Amino acid sequence: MFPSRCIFLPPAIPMTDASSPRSYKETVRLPKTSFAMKANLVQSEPASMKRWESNGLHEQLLALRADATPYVFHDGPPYANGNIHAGHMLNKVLKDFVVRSALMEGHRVHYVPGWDTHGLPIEHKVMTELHEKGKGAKIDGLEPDARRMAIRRECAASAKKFIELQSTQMKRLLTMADYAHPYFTMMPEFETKVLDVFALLIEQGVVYRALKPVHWSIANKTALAEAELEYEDREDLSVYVDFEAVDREKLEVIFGCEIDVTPSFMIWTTTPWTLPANLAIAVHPRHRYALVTMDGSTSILASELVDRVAQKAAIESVVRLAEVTGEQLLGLTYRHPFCDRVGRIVAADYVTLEDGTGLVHTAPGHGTDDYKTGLKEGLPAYCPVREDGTYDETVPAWLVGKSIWDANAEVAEHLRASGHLFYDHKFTHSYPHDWRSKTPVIFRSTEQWFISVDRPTKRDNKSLRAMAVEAVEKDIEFVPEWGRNRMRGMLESRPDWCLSRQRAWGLPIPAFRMADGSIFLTAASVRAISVRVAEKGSDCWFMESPTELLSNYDASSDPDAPRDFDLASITKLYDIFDVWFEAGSSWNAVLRARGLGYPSEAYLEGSDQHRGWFQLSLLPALGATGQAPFKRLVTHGFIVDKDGKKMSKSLGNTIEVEAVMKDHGADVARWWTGSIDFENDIRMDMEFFNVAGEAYRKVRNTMRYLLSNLEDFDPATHTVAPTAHRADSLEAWMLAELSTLQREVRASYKAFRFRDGTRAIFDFCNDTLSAGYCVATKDRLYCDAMDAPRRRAAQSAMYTAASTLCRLLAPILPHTSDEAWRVLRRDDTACIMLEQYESLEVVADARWDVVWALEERIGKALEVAKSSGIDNKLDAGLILPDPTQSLQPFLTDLADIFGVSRVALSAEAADSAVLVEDLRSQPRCERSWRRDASVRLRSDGGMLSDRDAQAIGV
RNA sequence: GGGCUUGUAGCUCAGCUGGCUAGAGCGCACCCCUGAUAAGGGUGAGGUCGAAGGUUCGAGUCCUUUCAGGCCCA
Repeated sequence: MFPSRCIFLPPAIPMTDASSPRSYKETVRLPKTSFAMKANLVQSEPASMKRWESNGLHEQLLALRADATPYVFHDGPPYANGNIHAGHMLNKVLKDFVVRSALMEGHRVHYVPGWDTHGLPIEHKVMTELHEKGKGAKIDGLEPDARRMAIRRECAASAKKFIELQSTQMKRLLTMADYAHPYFTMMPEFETKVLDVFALLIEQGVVYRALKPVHWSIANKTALAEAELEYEDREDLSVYVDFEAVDREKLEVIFGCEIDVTPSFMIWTTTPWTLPANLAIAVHPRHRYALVTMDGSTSILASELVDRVAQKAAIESVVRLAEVTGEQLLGLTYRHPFCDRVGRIVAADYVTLEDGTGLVHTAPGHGTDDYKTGLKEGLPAYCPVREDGTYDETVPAWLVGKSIWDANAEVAEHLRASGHLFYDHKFTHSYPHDWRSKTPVIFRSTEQWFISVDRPTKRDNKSLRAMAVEAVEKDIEFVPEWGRNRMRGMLESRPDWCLSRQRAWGLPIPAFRMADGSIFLTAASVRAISVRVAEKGSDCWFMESPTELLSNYDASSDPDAPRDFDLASITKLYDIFDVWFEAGSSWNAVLRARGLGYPSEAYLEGSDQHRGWFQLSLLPALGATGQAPFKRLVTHGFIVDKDGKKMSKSLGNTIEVEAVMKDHGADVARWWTGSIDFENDIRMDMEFFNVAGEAYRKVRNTMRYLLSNLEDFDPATHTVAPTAHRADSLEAWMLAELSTLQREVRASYKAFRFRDGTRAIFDFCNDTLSAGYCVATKDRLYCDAMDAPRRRAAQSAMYTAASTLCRLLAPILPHTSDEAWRVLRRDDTACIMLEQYESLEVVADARWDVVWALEERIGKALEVAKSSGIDNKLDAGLILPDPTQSLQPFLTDLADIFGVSRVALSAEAADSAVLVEDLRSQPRCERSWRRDASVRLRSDGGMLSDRDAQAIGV
């Protein structure tokens, strides 16, 4: 395919008769450097950390860039619990790429690391530990405020401990941040700024209080979170109840048949005690419902379930009269079997045909699904159950004051007596229990604080939802782009934000109850408390009286103050904020409070944060300021194992960050991070770090080779400026490639395409330098006279390459780039992070393309020549076709470029073959090992080429 | 069950709006060098583009279904 053939040249000069081959090794300038081949990162990285710290690198940078354009970047707070895991590593390293590349661009970057410190996981763990240590009873015996404070002290200590631990682990990843001044959500200066956001939202009119069902422990009279539930088997009464329809005529029309008796809607429930709160019956609009007469009674239930229900109740005669879809039943009404009230048939897509009747008893005050349906249908979260588990006075007299557990049987009996009970039986199912008291939990609606996403704000007269969707559509950039769709979908369907939690470990919602039972909370009162919290921390809520807490509050100047406000008669409420509200206010508590700039260029987190931190920062920020807190959202996927399965402790497929640091070091882990496609799931395996380690070694060795050829190079006196090389020189070619590299890498970093950056750097090191420029210039660097112009030119270019590479590598490999930089500058106090990218624009002769296009053909020709014994390329010469004379300008470099002893050009258009000359019979220079035409016996008795003879002065 | 998303050589990834005999690097095999040497150079073998249908002159690229994953909900 590629014509090539060998030409054998006869010996031009008789072989030397020198008695023994001489060694010129001592006269050859072989590479030498203190930059070790073996990185030994595990030992040397901690030394770098120590050096940076003792030099105050972070402070130096802030001072140095005091007037530079800031790059505002904000850290999302990880939860202060446990060791950091692979996901943290990914996240923190990616963020560090952003921080360091912005620094290398010359920006001022004041990046503050943060931690999320409040919330249930810590409280839960602390409580478990206290109980294990036997201190639980003692704490439970304290007065409420004292009890809460005791728990809070423990929680704060725990959070503090894990912040220290994680901070150390994150530093070990060589991440740069203001670790001396981090933010924690439990800091007074943070808490006060969260309350300020809350006050702004109150002013905008989006904060409200309403009923919502929560898991409720009757034994402890408290709300419980999912994490505080334990599921155990429990025996309950399962009942099938007939709810009599109101309008028989309408049913006749819908079903298209005559009906003798008024039919009933048959529901099924395992919690008969919730029937007094029934306000609706839900059907699935697409399911089929049948009108059936079973042993004389006529009911409506899902068509598919008729037989199963009939079988259960041992019905003998089943007559199906007609069938319709759920859709057709919507809006029909029924009479509650024992409360004086009429209910409605509504739609819900969670209705299934797995159990029951396909008609779902709906009590918005006693279930999450029911509640949502209630919201949609405009039904109240009616809850006739008091906190001690007894009915209040709104239920029929025979139930008032009764325990709901006793009511189960009584309700069933009552229904049986009135003829509404179609069938009942006992059955066992898994049921949530309070983890502490081991008693069954109920759903009970309680008053909670909400942020409305649909009420218009006063400032913009737009809902938070509308503003958020608009921001997502128009203002915010997404990396990757599909995040936009995902987040818009989530915003469009999200419910109001329930802000309150009934726990001790958190920031109190500073609301009070007045003597008449109404709630006192105004923007001004929140601000007054905020001032107090700034001074004393949120602990003051539990330690001070309302009078003390409101010492900065003046009702007479608060337009929202209630009439007849009486400070002396109010009492504190004890809800705390959802921790997401605190984290979601960090743009105010950190960026704005510390004057770091607003908004952030980017928030960069896992894609779970589209619902989490991103959304819950966006909503408060839009409400409070009208502006999104970030210009773009960058998300990464989740770490999965090598088979693509999620990592979990129970599966035993997790990878410890500590093990990665111990086996490979941070720079290798960072190279790996820089080389993955972080936008989707990220497979991780210890084996993959070996691969990253190989790439790292290649880059390191290339750097080492550059450094090792600069031993006798003094940049101050020897430098040839990058643009001063002839365009057809090897230097111009390499530096032009380097210019392109720098442009590409900087663009990649800016666009968060770190993989493209690391790949370009790798390819440059591997192809352009290692296999290209370094091989080509080897001979002149080793064998030319020390001060030969072309040798100094090559060193100049290598110096530029080394120094540019150090800068480009700095964001990815902070330790290695710094190590190389100090060797390059021969200055142990130098630091690459104090440098910036420098512009480099070198343009090379366009005909270089013609030269390199020959490479493959030549390689193949030389490979063919091997079969005739020319194993060593220096035993070969080349005759290259050059009909267009494009190669002519490069002739002096061609032998070096292709690694042969000599190259001649053939202008004959007819012969386009690459010819390989067999030079084995030609004399070989004993110093350069090349079979150069000028080789002859010299005065020192050695066979040398002209160049080599000159170089050693013989 | 719903929303978003992924599936191309052993591994990590390119393949834009359909036209390629499907590319790169690593790894692997073989060879060279032994003056980058626990380094460096060269050559080569690896793929039914998750699967099945369909649209089209033509599909890794478009459509449908399906399998296996991931995140967030239910």
